[in-house]
Amino acid sequence: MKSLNKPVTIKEIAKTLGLSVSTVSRALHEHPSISVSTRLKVQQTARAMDYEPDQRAISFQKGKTNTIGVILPELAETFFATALSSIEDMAYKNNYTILLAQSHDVEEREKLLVEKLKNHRIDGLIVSVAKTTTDFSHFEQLDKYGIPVVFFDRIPPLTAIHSVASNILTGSTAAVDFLLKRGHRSIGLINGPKTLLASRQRTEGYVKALQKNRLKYDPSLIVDCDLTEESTHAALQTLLNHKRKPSAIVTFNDYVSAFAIRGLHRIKKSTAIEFVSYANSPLLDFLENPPIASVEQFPGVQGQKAIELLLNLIQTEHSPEPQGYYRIIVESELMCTSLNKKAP
Amino acid sequence: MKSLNKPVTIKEIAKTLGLSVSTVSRALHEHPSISVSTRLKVQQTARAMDYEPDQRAISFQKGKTNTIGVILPELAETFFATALSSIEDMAYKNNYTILLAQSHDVEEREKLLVEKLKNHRIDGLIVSVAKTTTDFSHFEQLDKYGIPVVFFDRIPPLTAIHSVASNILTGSTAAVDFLLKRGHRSIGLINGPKTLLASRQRTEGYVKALQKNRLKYDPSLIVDCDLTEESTHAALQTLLNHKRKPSAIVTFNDYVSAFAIRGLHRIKKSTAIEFVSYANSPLLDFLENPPIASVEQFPGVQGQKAIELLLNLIQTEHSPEPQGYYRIIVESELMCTSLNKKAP
DNA sequence: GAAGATTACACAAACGTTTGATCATAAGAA
DNA sequence: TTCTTATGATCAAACGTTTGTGTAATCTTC
Repeated sequence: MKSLNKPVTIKEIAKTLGLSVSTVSRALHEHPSISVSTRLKVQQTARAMDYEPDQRAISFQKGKTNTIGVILPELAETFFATALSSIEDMAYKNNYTILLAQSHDVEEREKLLVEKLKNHRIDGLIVSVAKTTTDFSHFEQLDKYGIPVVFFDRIPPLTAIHSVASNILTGSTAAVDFLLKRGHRSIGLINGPKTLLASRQRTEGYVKALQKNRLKYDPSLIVDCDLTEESTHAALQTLLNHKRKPSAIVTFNDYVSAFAIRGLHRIKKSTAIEFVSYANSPLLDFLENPPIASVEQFPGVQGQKAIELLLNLIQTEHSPEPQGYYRIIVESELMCTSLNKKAP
Repeated sequence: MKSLNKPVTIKEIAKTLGLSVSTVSRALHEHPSISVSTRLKVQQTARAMDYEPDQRAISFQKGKTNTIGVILPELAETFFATALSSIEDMAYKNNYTILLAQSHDVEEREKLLVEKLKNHRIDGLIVSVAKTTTDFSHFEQLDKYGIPVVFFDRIPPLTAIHSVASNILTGSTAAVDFLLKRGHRSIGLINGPKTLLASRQRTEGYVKALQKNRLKYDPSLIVDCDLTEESTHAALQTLLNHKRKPSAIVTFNDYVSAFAIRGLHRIKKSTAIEFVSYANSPLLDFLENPPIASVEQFPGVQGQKAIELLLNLIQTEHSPEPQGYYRIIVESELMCTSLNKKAP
């Protein structure tokens, strides 16, 4: 028979000591209007009785939960896992706990998760939106409740939001620049879904690099994929059949590169195509034929910036003047795989 | 000036409709003693006013938070990230939210996290203990509060606990068996810290396989490391200097294998040593010289079993009879890297 | 030694929700 | 008509904590 000790409350401490609850509460909080002797007595018996404050009651009464929600598309993806790790660290340091949820990139689930977290009265939300999400009203709803939202990495095309993302643009142009300097004249781009800002930014960087080098831009050299292996192979096939078959390909991320390289191998048409990708994941250290460079996006830094911003927003939430919207950019860097240092 | 709409409460709905709060509450819960007309009226205005129940208040009043805590050593590690993903999925399906925390393998932080989660009054806890933890009283404390704990993957050496882990033993013997069949007669083992049950199990399997094959067991062929690259190299060096230099090495996990293989390469003494490791992580697909096999531990399955068990414990928590302790074992399987199928 | 200030505590409301107990009204039975 | 019974709603307590206000008792100060 398990002796199910109900957690001891402030009330019971008060009763045992013959004090009022308010006195006990204040004593535990070192309130000046409580005498030293009673304070010590209270603190001592609280420890003796194994008292642990009920966070529910506290947050309920204070209107603040000290929790922040984090919604990510895929927890198992290294990029997000790394960011999450940073986020948790920062939350821990600031005495916040994180409520975690993953959308698996489906909009409906994302909506429900936002609802659930809202019900839990999180103090703020960090979210990387699902690939498929086109309607963002569920996030805008949070604003009405005074719950600040920081969008992270996958950012919806809205203006009145706070966000943290890496500057893909500089990394993107650097990547294409890099390939042009190596003599490539036909460069493909296997991009992600057009709905993602990240995809559009990659395109933008790609185009900008070509313009800078006074080369003509052929839109048909940009092929979308949905980031799965099959879709990547289809995109690759399209590029291989292109009349100006590219000698180098930029891909949306390292996985897509790995998929494409594997696909190329499988087809045996192992035309020497050079790849450049995004993420610079640890995976690259071990790839047989790694992309020659990858745009490092510093997920850890991004996560940290995101939560720093969020905590800041939470604290200044009730300030009267509108503070405008933060768009924090973490500069990306093109890293050479072989050297694991910044590309020239 | 932001119009900070306080979340609408049941009370305000009652006031607008000229009803009592209890009526509104019951109406929202389809209580039979409320007439259909008022029920519909309430539900309709609730929707119109954008009412969202306050989970804090509910859990506060019901004594149940519908949250479960998850403490993992490193969120960025693929193994844990994968398990976490499964855990979240299962929690989502059962209408639970997870409170996430990572210990970074330091005991003190783990202790504080347990405390914090306890304060949040989680309904249950899934934890993979820190490498350094030797005192487990903070977990035992939870039992007093009636908060069930399921230990996952990294299991403390206690008897009165629930746990989910992979059966390293069969995988371990299979691994060594496999190497013996390939003709190796001196097999090293780069193991993890002795404090981990997982390490002891690997040793046990190693010894058992040798015994089964009537080979003598040389304890000096087992070298510990702390799972860092440096430590792995030191362990490798020890084995290379061994009088019976091993022609094959079993390592604690894929990372250790990768470290060791890289170390071997670096030394240029590229004696052909065959490796077998644990985890079978996606990383292996891309390794230049992968271990020839790896013991798959199915982190996703483990995570799922852990939360299934936990949810079960939560539901039957108040049953009178003691139910004993669950020790769920997920069978591991030795997978051939090249084929990515079960080894013979 | 009385007015005022200070000290040390108690009282009670409030946070949002659920739920057992209660009560009013109208219908049905006698 | 009066007693009983459904029906449909209300009252009030409870969950654990914080905090503004009230209030004795003690201490100043002249």
